[in-house]
Amino acid sequence: MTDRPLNATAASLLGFLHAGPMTGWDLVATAEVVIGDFWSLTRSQVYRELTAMEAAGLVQAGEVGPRERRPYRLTDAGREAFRRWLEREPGPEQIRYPLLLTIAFGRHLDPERLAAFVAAHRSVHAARLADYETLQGDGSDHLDPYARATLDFGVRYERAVLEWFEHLPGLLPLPPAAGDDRPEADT
Amino acid sequence: MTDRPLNATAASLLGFLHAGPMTGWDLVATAEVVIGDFWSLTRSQVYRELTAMEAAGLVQAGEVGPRERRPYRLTDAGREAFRRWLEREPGPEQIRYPLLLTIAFGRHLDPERLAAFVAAHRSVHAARLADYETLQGDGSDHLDPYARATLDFGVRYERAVLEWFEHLPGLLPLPPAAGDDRPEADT
DNA sequence: CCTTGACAGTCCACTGTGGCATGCTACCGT
DNA sequence: ACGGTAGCATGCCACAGTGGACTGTCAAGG
Repeated sequence: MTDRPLNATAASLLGFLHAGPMTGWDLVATAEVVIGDFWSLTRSQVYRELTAMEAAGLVQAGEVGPRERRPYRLTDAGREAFRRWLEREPGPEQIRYPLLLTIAFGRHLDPERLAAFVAAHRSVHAARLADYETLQGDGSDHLDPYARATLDFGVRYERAVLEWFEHLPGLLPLPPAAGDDRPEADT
Repeated sequence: MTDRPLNATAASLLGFLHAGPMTGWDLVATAEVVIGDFWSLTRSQVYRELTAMEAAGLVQAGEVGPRERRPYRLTDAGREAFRRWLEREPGPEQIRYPLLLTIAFGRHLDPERLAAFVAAHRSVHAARLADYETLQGDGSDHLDPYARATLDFGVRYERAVLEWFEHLPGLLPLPPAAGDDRPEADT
């Protein structure tokens, strides 16, 4: 009823439903894979949006299947709403990086501890970059150009972050030079 | 009472209060300048957190001044809580970039429109980079090393994004080659 | 037959956002 | 001197988004 514009999360769900009816669970899984690297969503929200969108007539729930699976399919109104959303100016990007907060307040923190945090995060980013680059190498062909473009963003982002990590020791009051040049991963 | 761990926003406020008593308004302004590029907060939330933290004994409200100004000052408990927060492993970073969503669903969108969105965002990032680099050039000296480190992150991030924008035309089904090769900045 | 584990959805408390409303007061022009 | 207005300062609300706990379902295997 209320024709307030969609939010980006709901719109994405409609986008995925173009490929055919899916359940909330499927949508979460799909979203994680396809847009998870630059758009976060949670189960709770997905189910909530689906309920709301059904009430608004943008999707239609089908018969409940085996495991309480409730598939939703796109309606014409939903297709319409998706198009309208897609044509609106996308909002500004948001970064929230807790590590940068910790660094910003680094004056109050033991340098060794800070160094440990930094090392941990660096290895996370290194792993992600490796992932992305594998994807780019392997099967970049079977991706559509749009997916390749967002993947490229990821690669460049991770590379930049890693370079920053490399330069950090020159910028920050260092750990008192312990067994530091061993980038070991202890888990 | 409830000694649940602080959230990052509340903790940041405590961090800023180390410099002396401040009002909610001041805290918002400070936060915007100091951590605004990688941590967002809103007035509403700041006031809510302050109220909650006062109830928890982490800050103490002073006399109400001229314009209903209500300065808060750090208590010992607050200082303690801040330290404990700062020593906890900072969480993973979050990026939410609506433009990437639009691109990911670009198949459903008119290429010209997509190109327009891209151009608009590119100029935003260009402007931010210019800002950061001015800051780095000018007065990088009067910044503490920690601020310089976070600024460096910003610079590298924006540079990476801009490079990505440069490469996009090679990845995406292009706009039908309108007056495109003029990277004009209209403002 | 019963446990285990992946699947599927729900609920709740909290965090975070943006806009509206409301007063206050310093300053400005007349 | 005085009325307007711009910016200061806080509060409130509805909604978006998060993460964890919880319930239930089915399939496979010991």
